[in-house]
This record gives sequence, structure tokens and C-alpha cells, in this order.
Amino acid sequence: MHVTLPDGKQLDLPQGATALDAAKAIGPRLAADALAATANGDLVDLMTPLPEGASITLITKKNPADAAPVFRHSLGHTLSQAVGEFYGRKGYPREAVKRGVGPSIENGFYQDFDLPEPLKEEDLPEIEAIMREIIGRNLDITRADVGKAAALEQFAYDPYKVELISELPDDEPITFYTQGDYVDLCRGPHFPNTGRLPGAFKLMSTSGAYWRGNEKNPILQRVYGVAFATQKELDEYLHNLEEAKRRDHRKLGRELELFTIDPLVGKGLPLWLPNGTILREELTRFLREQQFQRDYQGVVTPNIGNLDLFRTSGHYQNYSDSNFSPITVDDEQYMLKPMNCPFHVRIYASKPRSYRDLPVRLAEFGTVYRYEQSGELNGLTRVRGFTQDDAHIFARPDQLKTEFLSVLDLTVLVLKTFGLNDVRFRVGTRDPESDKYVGDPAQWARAERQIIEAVEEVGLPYTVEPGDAAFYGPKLDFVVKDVLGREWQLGTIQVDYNLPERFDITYTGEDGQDHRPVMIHRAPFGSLERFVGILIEHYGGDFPLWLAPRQIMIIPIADRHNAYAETLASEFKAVGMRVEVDDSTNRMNAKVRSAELNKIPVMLIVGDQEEARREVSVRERTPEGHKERKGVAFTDLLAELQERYRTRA
RNA sequence: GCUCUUGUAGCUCAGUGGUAGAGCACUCCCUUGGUAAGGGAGAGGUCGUCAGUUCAAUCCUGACCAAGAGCUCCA
Repeated sequence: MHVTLPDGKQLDLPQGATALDAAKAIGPRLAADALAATANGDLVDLMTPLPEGASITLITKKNPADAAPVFRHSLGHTLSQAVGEFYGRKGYPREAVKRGVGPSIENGFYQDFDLPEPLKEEDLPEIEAIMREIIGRNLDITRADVGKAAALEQFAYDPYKVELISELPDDEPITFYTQGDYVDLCRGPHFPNTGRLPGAFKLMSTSGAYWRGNEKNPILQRVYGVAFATQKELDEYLHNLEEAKRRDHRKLGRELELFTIDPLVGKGLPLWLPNGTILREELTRFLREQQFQRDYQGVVTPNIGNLDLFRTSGHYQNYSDSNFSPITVDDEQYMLKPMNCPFHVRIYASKPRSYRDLPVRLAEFGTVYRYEQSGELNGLTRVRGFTQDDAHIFARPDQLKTEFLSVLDLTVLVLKTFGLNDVRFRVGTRDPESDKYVGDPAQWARAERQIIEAVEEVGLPYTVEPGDAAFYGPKLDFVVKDVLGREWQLGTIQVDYNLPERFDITYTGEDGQDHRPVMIHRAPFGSLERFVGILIEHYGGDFPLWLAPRQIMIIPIADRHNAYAETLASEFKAVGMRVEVDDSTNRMNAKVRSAELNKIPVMLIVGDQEEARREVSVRERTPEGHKERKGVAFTDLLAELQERYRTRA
């Protein structure tokens, strides 16, 4: 057989040769340094026969990060082996530890176990130490093909492995990987020797996980680890974790008094405190302005509606699991609204519509209620009652693409305003295999095509995810990366041919006949709760001036300056800015510290010098620390801050 | 919803089978100060809730409530 090397050279090798054979054929140094390889772009290990004619590259200790999924997988095995030894030392037989799956994942690996007694977090350092011992033993990792019968016999004690093996085809060989006395059923790939595994790993946590992810199955104990090619990367990762903790919106939400969640009110039902309410109001004001420019019309609809409304829309039938139970009043049933669209459809239907009226764009900051599983609730990012920046566009089919593009444009503008420049789009399309979708497949295909055309026109990266559509139509989700590189799903745009059908809404066309409009559902923020939660973490609580709940703190140096401070404050208030005077009996240093801790972006320090000349001394928070300007004329500063607020700079 | 962990003052957290402590925040007094903590005093808790064991429970047991991590889910 032959393989092709990166420089285009062909290499002749005996049949069944592995990447290690290829490396040896090139040179002994390379063979000694090799860790893994790629064949036709896929990661492979050094022990597996290469496919005939493959283009291969070798991964060596010079670029170990390229083999990250491989060493993470091998570390997973090493974890598995270490846990076996850990229970062995406690006196359990080796059969007592049963194993689920253990793949490599982003940044690390995990392994599921069925253990004779639960593993505690305190045990992790000891297990990690055993892992390092195993690495120190320099065990060769070998690969072997075994027949199905022999495989079943070898793992007879482990029902999970038996289940996995049973499902493999009868005629194909089953691969085992062995390191020392540890053997596991595994497809690979793996490192050639435990001694080559990087030391930059750490066991992080344990948790429960259902066998094969199905909640009807037994729960296994999962151990998570992170692993990198170098200590530097591991340190960076751990530092980012710390940073994420520091920015946690639940923590900042409490410290900055943005919101609270009170068990007496109900879980998943956040209370917006005065400071958080300012954030919300600034966001809605911003979006209202943008929507006004784009000819949206505001509407307001109630929080509950007749059950028949939701029967007609299909929400009652299709989402029965995640609706709040209906409320019976007199002889009628009502439901808390899980979506605003049925109400907007009825507003559309409230009068005859001409083709000249379309598109009709109805917008509402509408609060909806969904019964999320209690384990899913999380701060502001996953709640049971939330306000969508919702709008529904009723358009003629020929207007769909223009409207869709205009919505995309608005969305990109919104995200850029918050410095969320790293955006990708996810097109959720229908899974032809599934029957959860309603409507005509031809219409689906048309809508999917139009979405993809629109996204391509905008030129931003996108992926297509079959099976990710809503039941009534394809959708486009926006996924942004925040400053820490974490991905968040924000708003969504959905094309809907179904609801107009279900509610039988029409418009009169040029031809005098009734025609069916198409609907676009869209929410650039998604929900205000979630968006604010993400913004808190994105900014780490350091909001730009226009969003900051507390914009300006005036700090009199001594209390004889309080009156002057108050006159300045009233001028800021007159132009609608949020200002306070710190007239506490603290010293100035403590006042500065307090304003810093409260992340107030602008501090104005006023003493004798400032008062005499109607000046202020400005201290502003910056990402690097702070910036001071002394002897600034107050009228200039007022104009400057007012302009920054107005332009949302 | 499931598994595990946690629940002590507004916040962060010590602690004990004999009904509780620190720091910060808060209130008051002194201090009138120049860019991240001046000093002193005081107030503040049914130790998540309800049962049980015990002479005695914040501590042990159970149930419930809530939170956290993970799994499953997300129009």
C-alpha cells in the first residue's frame, strides 16, 4: 500500500501499516517523537492500520495541541484505570467498578462509572495522584482486535459494556485498548504510551449522568477532567473559570442590586430591583427607538388568554409539558401565555387588511410564562416568567426576503451596540425523518432556502442544523461569543407559514382575492432577562455609561462642599442623567472606594478648588483601572457626559 | 423532573448535643479629609421549614422548601 505525505511524496508501506510504520520509514527521530497522526484529515493513532492511499500527517511533541482529542481520550482511560485502582485499594474486586462511556470533550474528558460506593469530590486529588503514577509507569498503550464472543466474555461482569458490545455488528472485529492491566472497549484513537501524556490536566468535578443520556436509565457517576498540551493553557483555562466566577451574573446581580429571586414569590420568577430595572428600561428604550425607525407599531396584550386561542395556535397541544396548567374561570379555561404570537395574530385579524398595508409589524415587550423543569432554572438566564422583545411581521410572500434582511440588519446593529461582534448564525431546519413538524414540506423548503439566501447576503458565518427548527417553521438563532469566548444563544428569527393558516388570516390582493400572509417572529435580545444576564457577565458589571444604573457619583471632600455637589447633581438630573451625592460622613478615600466597588463609571470629586471655579475633578473607571482629569469646567463636562449618554457611546 | 452537594446576621463565612460568633455593610458619636477602607460605640439571627430521637437539637434522623453542579429539556 502507499500513503501520501504532506509534501506530496508517496510512501510505500506493507499492507496494514500504521502511522508509526510510516514514521519509522521516514526516520527514527520522527518515530520516537510521534504522538498521533491524521489520515485524510481525521485524527488517528499510531497503532491503527492506515487506509490505503491516505494523505497523512504526523503529530509530534512539537505540536501536541493538534492531538488534544487523542490525549484527552487517553487521559480518560487513565482516569478509568485510576478509579479502578482507587477502589482496589479500598478492597473491592476489579469487577466492582463498572464503566459507561468516557469520551474526550472540549477542553478535557469525562468518564462515567457505576461504583460500589459513591466517589466524593475530596477523593479527586487522590485519584489524580494515581493517574500521575500511571503516567509515570510509562505503560505502552496497545490496540487489539477481538471477536464479539470473546469481548462479551471478557466484560461479562459489566452490563454497560455488554450492552455496547451487543449492539456492534457481529462480523466486524471489536477493538480493545490496553494499558498495563487496564483493558477497555474503545474505538480509539489513543497515545502510544502513558508516559507521553501531558501533565497539564486536572480533575474538576463529579456529577450524575444517565446511562446513554436517557432519564429512564440508571444514573451513573461522571468524573470530569480538563487537559491541555501545556501547563500554560491549563492555567489560562483555570484563570478563565475564575474570571467567569467573578463575572457570574447571579453574584453581580446581588452585589449591584440588580435583581433578586425570592422563594416566597416563586422559583424562576425574578424580581427586578431598581438598579436592574434601569438596565431593562434602557434596553427597551434603545430597541423601541430602532423599531420606530423601521415602522414597527407597538401593541399590548394580556398575560393570559382563552385556552381556545392556544388550541388554535397549537401551543397547547405541542407544548403541553412546558405550559403552566390552565386556569378555570366560570365555565371557561384560560392559560398563562407561553408566547405572544397568537395575540398578535388576532390583532392582525381585527380588521380587513389590504396588500397595500403589508407588511404589518407589531411589536410588544410581552411577558410570557413557561414551565421550565426546576433543574433548568438558573439566575436570569433560565426562568419561568420572562419578557420577550417580541415582534411579528405579517408580510406578503414577495416581501419575505426583504423583511428578513431588515430584521437581520437590526439584529446585527443591536449586537454591535453591546460589543458582541463575534456572531454566528444557526439555521434550524426541519428533520425530514421527524413527524413533530406541521405544514407543507414545499413551504418549509422555500422558507429554509430564503433564510439561507438572506444569511449569505449578509455575509456572516452560519451553520445549518437539521432538526433544530420550531414545529411551525425554520428558524435562525444568533449565537454570540462574549469577552471570555463563551458562546450564548440570544435572539431568534423564525419564518412561519403555519399560524396564518391555523388562524386563517388573509389580506386582499391586487386581484381582489384573499391571500395568505407569511409571518416572521423575531426577538433580537431573545428575552430581557436572559439578555441582561448575559450583558452582566459580558461587561463584568462594568456597564457603559448609558446602561449603568448608577452613572455619576459626586464626592464632596468635606461636608462644606455638599451644597455645591447638590447644585451639580440637580443639573445632571435636569438632563435626565442618574446622579448621586455621597454626603456620608466617610472620608473621601472611603467614598471613592465605595463608588469603585459599586462600579459607578463616573466620579466627580469636588472641594474648595473646584467650588471656587465651578469645576470638577473627574475620575472615570476604565478597563485598565481609572483615569483622572482635574480642573474640568462643569459646563463642559455636563455637555460631554450628556452627549455620551445620548449617543450610547 | 432525576443524581449528588449545600442551607448559621443584609453579604462572605467560622462554630458547638447544654438555645451562637467574626469581618464587611447598617445606626449613632468623634473626625472635615484631595483620588480604593480615619477612630469609637451600638443594633441586628426561631441557626431554611415541619416532624422525630433525646432530660436537652442549630448540631443526630426523616420529610418538605430553596440554592449550586451535572444529566434530560428549551416554541
